[in-house]
Amino acid sequence: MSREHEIGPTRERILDCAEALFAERGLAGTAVRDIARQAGLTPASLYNHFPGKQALYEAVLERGVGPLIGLLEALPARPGGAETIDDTIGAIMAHLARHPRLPRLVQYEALTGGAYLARLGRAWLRPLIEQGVGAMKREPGSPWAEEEHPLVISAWLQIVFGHFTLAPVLGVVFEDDPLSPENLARQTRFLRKLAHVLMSARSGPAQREG
Amino acid sequence: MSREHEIGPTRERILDCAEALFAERGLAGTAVRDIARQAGLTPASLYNHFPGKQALYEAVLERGVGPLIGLLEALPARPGGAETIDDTIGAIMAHLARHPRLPRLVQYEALTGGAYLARLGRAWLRPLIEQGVGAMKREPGSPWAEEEHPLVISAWLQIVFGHFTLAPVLGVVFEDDPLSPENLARQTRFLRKLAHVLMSARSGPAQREG
Amino acid sequence: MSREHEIGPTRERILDCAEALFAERGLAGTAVRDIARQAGLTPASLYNHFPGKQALYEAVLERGVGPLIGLLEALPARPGGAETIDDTIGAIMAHLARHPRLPRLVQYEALTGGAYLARLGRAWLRPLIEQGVGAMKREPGSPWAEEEHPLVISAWLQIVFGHFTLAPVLGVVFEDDPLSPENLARQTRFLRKLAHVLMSARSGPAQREG
Amino acid sequence: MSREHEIGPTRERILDCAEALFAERGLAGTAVRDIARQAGLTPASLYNHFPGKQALYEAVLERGVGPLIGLLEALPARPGGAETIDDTIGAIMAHLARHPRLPRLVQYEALTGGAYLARLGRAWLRPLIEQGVGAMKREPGSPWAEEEHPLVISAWLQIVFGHFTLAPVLGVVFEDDPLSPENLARQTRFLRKLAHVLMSARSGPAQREG
DNA sequence: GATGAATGAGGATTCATTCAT
DNA sequence: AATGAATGAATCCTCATTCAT
Repeated sequence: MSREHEIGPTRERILDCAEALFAERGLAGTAVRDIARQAGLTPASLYNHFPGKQALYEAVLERGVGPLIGLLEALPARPGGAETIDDTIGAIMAHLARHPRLPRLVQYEALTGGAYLARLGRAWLRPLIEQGVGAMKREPGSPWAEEEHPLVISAWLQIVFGHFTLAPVLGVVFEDDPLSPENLARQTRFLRKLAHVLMSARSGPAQREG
Repeated sequence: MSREHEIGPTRERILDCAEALFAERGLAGTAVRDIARQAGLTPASLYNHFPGKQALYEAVLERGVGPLIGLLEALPARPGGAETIDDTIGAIMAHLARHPRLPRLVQYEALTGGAYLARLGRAWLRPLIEQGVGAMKREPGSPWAEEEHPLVISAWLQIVFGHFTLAPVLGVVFEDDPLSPENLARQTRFLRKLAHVLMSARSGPAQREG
Repeated sequence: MSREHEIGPTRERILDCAEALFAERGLAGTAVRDIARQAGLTPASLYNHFPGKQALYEAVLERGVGPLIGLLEALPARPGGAETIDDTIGAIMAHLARHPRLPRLVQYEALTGGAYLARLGRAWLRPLIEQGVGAMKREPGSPWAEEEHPLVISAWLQIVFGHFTLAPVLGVVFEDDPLSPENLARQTRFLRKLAHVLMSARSGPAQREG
Repeated sequence: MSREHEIGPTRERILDCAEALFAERGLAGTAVRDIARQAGLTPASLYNHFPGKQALYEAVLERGVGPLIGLLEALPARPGGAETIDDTIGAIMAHLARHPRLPRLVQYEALTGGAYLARLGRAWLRPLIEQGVGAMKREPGSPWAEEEHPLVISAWLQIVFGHFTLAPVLGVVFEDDPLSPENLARQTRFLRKLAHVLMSARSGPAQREG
């Protein structure tokens, strides 16, 4: 929790500190004063850079989520297949490992149902899911019906996100930090294997209705 | 968001309203005054029943999470096998469908890293995961190495929870409420199929390191 | 700070606890709830015995200060002289040693300037001072002019009271409890000697004006 | 009790008003809101200058008591003797006459046993008493044994303080304000004479033990 | 850009007190 | 005589925000 004074231009510094605190405590739990203090400023000064708390919050989300959209757009220009999936998983996890606050921010926003949620869903999550669904279509021999594809992709997303957003509890359970480099690597390997298992299973036995 | 005045004994009424608001807005985002108002009380009166906001919050978690432990303890006395898994999934989803705030409460607490987190992890999540891991051991022909079992169970949890905690964003994406009865039923079916796929897949191709 | 539950009839028990707390923290610093708790009651129950905080406070003062008036009235029926003074000092100090809260109560009331102050001054302090002044008149060879007598008696009062009301600070200074039996005995001896010195001094040198 | 708006810089103004109210009603009896109102501020504004009520209270004590230490330190560089004592008494009384709240603040703190008490005793009262005891040693022909010196000085202090802290009751008794200029002058003269009487008395008659 | 000072609104909590039981 | 529950008013303090400098 060191002061982040004096590193980089002020606006970026504020965004950094705000991101850290919003990810840690959520919008309601974070005081403008704390963001300012951590950025080495007075609250009054902060208002020279952002018109208000809400605007700062949205700027944080925008800045955090944007690159993830870019990342996804850049990837699948290549042909489908196992290697592409592996690469995609690796790229996403690598990005999140470097920005572990991102899933927390998104999860907080999802829970709180803030004003930014709609934009988050439409501009970011929807393309991501559509892309995944598109990739699934190109996989032959999958045990999943086409209408199930969104569920599979959502499930996959929930696992990726949950690993970060549930990390504190899971850390208690396993007495180990899920976000340590080793555990992130293991989770990446696991996600890859999971993708293969999901795609290549022989169709299971008959299911009962629920 | 109607007033819930006059229904049931006061203490329970307070817990109900508090649960609703904490699940909706989190601990920091919820004002004691709002809980009291919704329960048809003055804030001062609320303090005759709970010594403070934090204590009320923990009482809400305790009351909400307790039955889930009970549910899990009651289930697996029966022999393993596909039907048991299906039943377990059905029971959990049915319970969560009736208490859709539960995953939200837990997720908020996990994000915020509150004081109750340790207890939540040790008294509730750990047995749940251990039980799942135990069940996996009894499944023959699983493609998962024993060390991967906790990851599989965690993944499964993340999907179940994520369906509830990400519901608002997913709702935006799919323009449909994930918590509607139909979608909950669909998700339950999906989870059952997922369980079968996960347990009965032929082992996938070799993986690259990440 | 032990509970004083169950000792004696309720009304007296309340007065005891109230006296202790009022003497310790003053009227404003004492919560009715705390008095009730220490008496083993609910605040609501306390109101069956006293109509309110102020009334309870005055009852405490009345009960505490009354006996001191009685004490003083009983004493000086005897002839003046050195032995009477010694006895009076001994009696007062013995009484205050048994009721060390009394000076604190009075001092708090004097500082706060409460409604009871006038009665305290007129019904209790005035007779006490008049009696002292009367006794001084009967002392031959005193170095004090008659108009100075009230000042001498006040001074004497201030010493007696100050020993109790400044005890906490003096305790810090001398690293010793001024209210221990030994120190109370020493103070009593000192007061006696002081009385003799004050009454029998040869008149001092001329004073400058201030 | 007039508003003290607009006089002097804010911080000093707050300290002034706080001193007045704390001296009048004690710490527990004074509302931050009242201090703020008297200083012509919102409570919120007050918190821009002091981090809290307790800190403000301690700042008041510190500011009030500090000069008294300075006063005492400045005085006794001169040779002992009757004139020095007269001057010291005059200086102390003149200072207290100008700051009549000081003894009240100290007395409140002594009664309440607050956190600042230790510092008050050690940094302020102890040097004051030591100085007095030192001065007594230099007085020839005193009737007091060396071990009694602290008691004499304490007694003297108690008289000085008591005159201020008991003023409200004594005022009732004598139907006259003890803090009027005339009465303060008379008390100063009295204290001087008292000092001489205490120092120059021929040793009194034998005392009985108590 | 930065800041000290100010503030209205609201934060949790405590208070003395009441009243039906 | 005791109490659980209720409450209006007040407690200290924090909040996001503004504005003159």
